[in-house]
Amino acid sequence: MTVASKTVSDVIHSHLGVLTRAEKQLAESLLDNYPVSGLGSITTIAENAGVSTPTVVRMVQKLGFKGYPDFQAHLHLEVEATISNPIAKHDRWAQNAPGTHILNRFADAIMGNLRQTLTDLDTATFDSVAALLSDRKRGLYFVGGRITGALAEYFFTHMQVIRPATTLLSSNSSSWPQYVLNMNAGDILIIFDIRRYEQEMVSLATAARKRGAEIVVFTDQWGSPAAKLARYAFRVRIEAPSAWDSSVVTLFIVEALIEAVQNSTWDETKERMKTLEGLFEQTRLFRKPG
Amino acid sequence: MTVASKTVSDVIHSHLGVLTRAEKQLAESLLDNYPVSGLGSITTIAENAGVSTPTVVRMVQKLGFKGYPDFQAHLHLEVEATISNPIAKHDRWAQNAPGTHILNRFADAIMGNLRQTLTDLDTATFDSVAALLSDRKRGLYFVGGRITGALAEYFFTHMQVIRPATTLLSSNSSSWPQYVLNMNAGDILIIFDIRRYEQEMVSLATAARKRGAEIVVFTDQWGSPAAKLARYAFRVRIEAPSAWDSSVVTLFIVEALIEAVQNSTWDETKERMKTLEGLFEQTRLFRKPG
DNA sequence: CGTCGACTGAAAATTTCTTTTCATGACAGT
DNA sequence: ACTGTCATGAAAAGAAATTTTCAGTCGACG
Repeated sequence: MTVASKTVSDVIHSHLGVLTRAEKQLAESLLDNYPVSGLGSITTIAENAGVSTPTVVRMVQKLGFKGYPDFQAHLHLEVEATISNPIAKHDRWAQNAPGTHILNRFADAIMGNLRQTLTDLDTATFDSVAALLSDRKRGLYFVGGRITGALAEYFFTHMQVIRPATTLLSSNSSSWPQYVLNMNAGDILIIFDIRRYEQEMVSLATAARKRGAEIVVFTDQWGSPAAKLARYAFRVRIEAPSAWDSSVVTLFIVEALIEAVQNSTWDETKERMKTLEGLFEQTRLFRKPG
Repeated sequence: MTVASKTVSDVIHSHLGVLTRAEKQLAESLLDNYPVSGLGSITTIAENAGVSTPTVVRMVQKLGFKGYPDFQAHLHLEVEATISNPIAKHDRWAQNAPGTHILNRFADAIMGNLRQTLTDLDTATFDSVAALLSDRKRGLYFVGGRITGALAEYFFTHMQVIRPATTLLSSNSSSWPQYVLNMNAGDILIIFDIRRYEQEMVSLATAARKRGAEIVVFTDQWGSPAAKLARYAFRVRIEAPSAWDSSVVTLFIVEALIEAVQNSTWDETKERMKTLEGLFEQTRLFRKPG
């Protein structure tokens, strides 16, 4: 008996000829709004089709399924296939790498993380944060932990080009008070804090709040304790087939934010970038003769 | 009690704070591959999440549903809404974001980059580099440019935990000669250099080669001039719908390498990580009384 | 008109799912 | 160390769902 690889819909169609009146009626009902109509219990779909539950059992067995649960399991798989996204379909580029190669396992995990993060992520939050970061009246402060420090630096480097008043906090927490001292109400503190959350982040966030700063946190799905103090928090999936967590998706969000901010203030940014180009050029000229 | 008009996913998120450990575990399981994961019976999803069925009941009631069947009915409605909408059918994870939202455009681009990079990438190269970096007799030197400095730092931070003899070169090129002075034959210089290639990288690579160092370059598809001097080069796709290039896929390769190296020397690495834990603990103890 | 065979659903039997109850263990505060 | 609170799952109880049994109905055909 082989039901595999054919959709339930196909199977129903190919059996339409041998179905009895009540069974046809049921089949119609199932194909109408397929496959969602088959999601409920046997009782429900029998009622919807106006037939008895034994009819349902008889039909699905006639179709080659072991019983109603078996039938429904197949349907669930199809729903899953329908819903799950293009990201999952990475078969093509996997050709060069044998299935168990670490690159593939990593790619699988990253795709999953990305999909999951995007599903969970509220675009309104994203847009709000982008707007906040675009506001040049607000100073920006970036801080990261031992691992996430590099992400904070990456974000900072770009924002520094795009707009003025951006500061990267040293990863050494003993110098943080001095930064907090300079914060004004409305300034924004962007915190990167993923698991093995750093205790000091909470203190920093608390101090910054007292100065009237807004807080944006990049954390993982479990949530840094600092996220509780944040106006906005990005919960990013960080799981990887590794002893380490993955920062890939976090970097993805950061890059998207960079683009969003840059885009919303393009005219000003363009001027800044031109000026920057000039400065680089000058530096190069200084050096070359030497 | 009003659950209407909010998705089950929303409801779960808004309750994440008040969920207990087992419930969070369950919530994770449900949100993972949402909403398909919630299609089965209470027994099934409890098993998938690794919790007991009473936990499921308690959680859905905490979320405001009358019981599991009520919860599942809502989920079914959402699946129906998702599937019967042809746009959503195409792109489930984009559901939260209108088609032109920057997050989506970015995700598309990144996926393309990743696929293309993996297609081009020779796994033999990857494995060779991983083996090279795993060799503890070789010193490692990391260097990046203005933008890629953060990637170099990220790579360095991890490798520093995994193995000894790792060095991060300052991004200030004037101090590079001192580092080169310390390089021995067989040492490895890992260079990050993507477009707007930095002139000094070639000089650095040349000098390092003279000292007998091997060179590994992370660059873009067009290739840094330093790549010509390299034993191995990773050509990563960096295109993004942005004025900036994307480092996401580069970070992906870096993370995969970290795992590969860690994996090949796990016994030793484990010891190092334990020791490191101890050191962190001590630091914490030093601080606490203060 | 009668008989046969097949279809159908009511109802019983069975299985599975859902909910409740309760004992255990972890943990915070005293 | 003690105590109370809470989270958790094992197990029992209760509720549905699923399957089976079986009798009634209908149409085909002699």
